[in-house]
Amino acid sequence: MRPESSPNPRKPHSIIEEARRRQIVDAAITTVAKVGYAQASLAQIADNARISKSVISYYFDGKDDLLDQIVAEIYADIWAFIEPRLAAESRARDRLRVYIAATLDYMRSHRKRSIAVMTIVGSHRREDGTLRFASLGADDSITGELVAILRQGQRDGEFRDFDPQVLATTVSRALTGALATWVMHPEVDLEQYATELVALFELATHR
Amino acid sequence: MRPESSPNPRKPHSIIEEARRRQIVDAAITTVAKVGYAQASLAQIADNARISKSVISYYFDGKDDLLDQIVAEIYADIWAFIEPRLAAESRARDRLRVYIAATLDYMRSHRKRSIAVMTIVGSHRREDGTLRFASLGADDSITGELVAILRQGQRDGEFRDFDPQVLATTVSRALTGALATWVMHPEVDLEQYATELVALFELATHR
Amino acid sequence: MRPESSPNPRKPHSIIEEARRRQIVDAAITTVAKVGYAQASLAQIADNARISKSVISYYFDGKDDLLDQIVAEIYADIWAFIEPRLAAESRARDRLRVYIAATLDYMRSHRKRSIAVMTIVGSHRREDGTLRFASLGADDSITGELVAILRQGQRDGEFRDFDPQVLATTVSRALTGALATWVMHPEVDLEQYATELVALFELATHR
Amino acid sequence: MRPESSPNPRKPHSIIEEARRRQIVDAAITTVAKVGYAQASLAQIADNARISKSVISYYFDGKDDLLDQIVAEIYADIWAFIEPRLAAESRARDRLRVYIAATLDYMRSHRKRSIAVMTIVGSHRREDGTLRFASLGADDSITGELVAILRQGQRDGEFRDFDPQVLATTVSRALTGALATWVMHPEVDLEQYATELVALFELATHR
DNA sequence: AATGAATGAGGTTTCATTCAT
DNA sequence: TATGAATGAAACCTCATTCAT
Repeated sequence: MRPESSPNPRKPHSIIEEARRRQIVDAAITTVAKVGYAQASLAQIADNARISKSVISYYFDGKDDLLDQIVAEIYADIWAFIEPRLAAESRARDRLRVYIAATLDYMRSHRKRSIAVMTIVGSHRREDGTLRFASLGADDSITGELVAILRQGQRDGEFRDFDPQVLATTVSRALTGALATWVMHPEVDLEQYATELVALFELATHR
Repeated sequence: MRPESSPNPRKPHSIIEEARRRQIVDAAITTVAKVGYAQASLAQIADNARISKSVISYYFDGKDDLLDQIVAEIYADIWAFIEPRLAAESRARDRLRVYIAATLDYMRSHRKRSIAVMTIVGSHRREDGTLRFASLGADDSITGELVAILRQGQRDGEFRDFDPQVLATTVSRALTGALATWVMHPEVDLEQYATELVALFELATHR
Repeated sequence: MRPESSPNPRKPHSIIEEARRRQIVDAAITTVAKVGYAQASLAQIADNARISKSVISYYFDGKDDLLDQIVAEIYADIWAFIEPRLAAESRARDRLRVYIAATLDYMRSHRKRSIAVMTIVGSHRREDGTLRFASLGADDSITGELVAILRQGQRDGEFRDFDPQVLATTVSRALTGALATWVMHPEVDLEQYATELVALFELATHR
Repeated sequence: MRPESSPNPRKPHSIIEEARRRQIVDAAITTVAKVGYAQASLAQIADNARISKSVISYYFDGKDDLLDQIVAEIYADIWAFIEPRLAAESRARDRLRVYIAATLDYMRSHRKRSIAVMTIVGSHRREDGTLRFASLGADDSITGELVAILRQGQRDGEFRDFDPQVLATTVSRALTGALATWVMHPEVDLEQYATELVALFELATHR
């Protein structure tokens, strides 16, 4: 009985288990993206997945665990998408450009996941009321890479002198702002949006 | 800002009524700022206000109405704070600088209200699942002014050619990003943060 | 809103509230006496009281609180029944006799309450698994009085030398044993049972 | 002690089967002794036994069957412990003394089993709400022997005239009272407790 | 011989809202 | 003007049990 014996079940044992987890996670992503965090109940998620509510409790330690794992999964997914493209560039300016473009590219090709992770991260809280995640562009691992890029640019003399944390936060927020805009106005062209943001932050950073 | 189709027949604008509304609104702001949107129940709000739950239903048309009015009130509050400072400047570049600095100044001096409005706006949804507010920096009235400033700057030849909507959204998101950073790291100096953002967006906009 | 504002609501405010509490407590006593501790759900209790489940949560802090209050109430009830009869006697031997007889008298005239308190006390546990009450005849207040009686008898030279705690526990258990016997064999004559127990413990204690 | 109408066709008495049953029974005893009857779920028992929940259903006809068999097994165990010591005595007075001392001796050397059987017997109920077992010292087989001892003592003129059922119940309850006391106060010396009880009941019974 | 998978019923509790007073 | 009282729905979670493999 895997899900109960281990508090943090990593390596899945069976194919069917992995399929079910996928199914539940996908349904949860769909639900959160559609109705938001507060309205995304286990009942709705189970309905979307066409399974019984208790199956979710069987595969996950509870709602919190499910949402935590979704965030972890999507973060990993985003990183797997961005990292190779980032690795192809060496100069900070190029890496910043790729970071922005690749993130928006990911959002464009993974709409629901992007909305879901933004929604959960912005609302999921611990019992003491504090946010569970470093609310979108401050301390999370991906933004950490952004800070590294900015520092590199300053070290190499490509970038002017600014506070890397502030700029990283601003870039991250700009990206989720693009997503939010796109959600409300689906006709917006995210590629063009990327071009605008790249220009904006090149001007804002270059020496 | 009373809802037009209110079923409760009550005399508007009595002094005692205004006091009660204030009390409720303040308690709701405190609660939302402390525990977040999803956990801010009417029971908690009533507890914080030391009144009975049903008083809220008496003065507001329901939870949605209460939150709507809170957002409207805080938006008006922010605008009343920013507008006169904005009016003192004529050049677009100065107006943008003042917009950024004044907003962060407001946040610094109205911490709870700022957190509350950011929280509500980011989570409050209609019954169909769509966000009730134009999620922070897209279509709301205050950001509308920002767009106007940017357009003016382009018209006057002060600003380079960019998409004013994209830039307005980015500025707005940068400001809420500052707030979020401050919430997580109270030691952050918001005045310095303002200086950083002003420099950033001057470089990003100037011709 | 009393039940929510105060964690331990003592003095009831309104007549109707007291009536509802009575109704709920009585229904809970009936339910526990009939189906036992483990099967006594809030749904069943609410059904018995012909009210909605949520009314129970309105008047009590939860199931644990309800059961705690029931035990406290019945203990107080028993004590109010026994104490005046005890006060009429001065010699330890007489007080012990009255203690036994009065307790069985109470059980006989308050069957359901007696069964309920015995059932709850024997099963109600804290979250750490330990029993909430000093399981019937060890440390509770009423048994404390019994210990006092036994000590007095030894001090006065009426009673032989024995461990008062052991004897008090044995008397208490004998009394709940009578109740359990009566539950299973309703034809048993509790008055005669009392006579037997009085004789037994007089022989067991006298010098 | 297999239920006669078992739906699962399985070969009785294989070595591996016995081992599994032991494992399950022991885990159930441990669980019940630790968390009580109401909280002892099959999931917890299976966890304690480090097996899958469904194994329990494979070896037992359900939770009720498991608990029934546990009680039967422990009763048999107790009897096997007491009976030879009882057989070494012929006079009723000695047999009563041995009965008390041996039972407490068993409890002392089989703490968990004793707690478990006391717990189950005091809570396990049929679907109609009635207790499954003659709650601790009334009609069960072991107490039956106690009644026989008491009757013998009266027949032989060793004991005074009393109701043997009442006295047997009282002795049995006194013994579980000792166990309950020991559970709450592990520092209590059960041998001394036995001495106290032996003295008590010798005085209570002798002519 | 064994179990992973799944379920539906039922557990307690919280929710926003209504209504009589 | 105010609220105590009540409710039904829905929240998350645990339960014992079944079944195909």
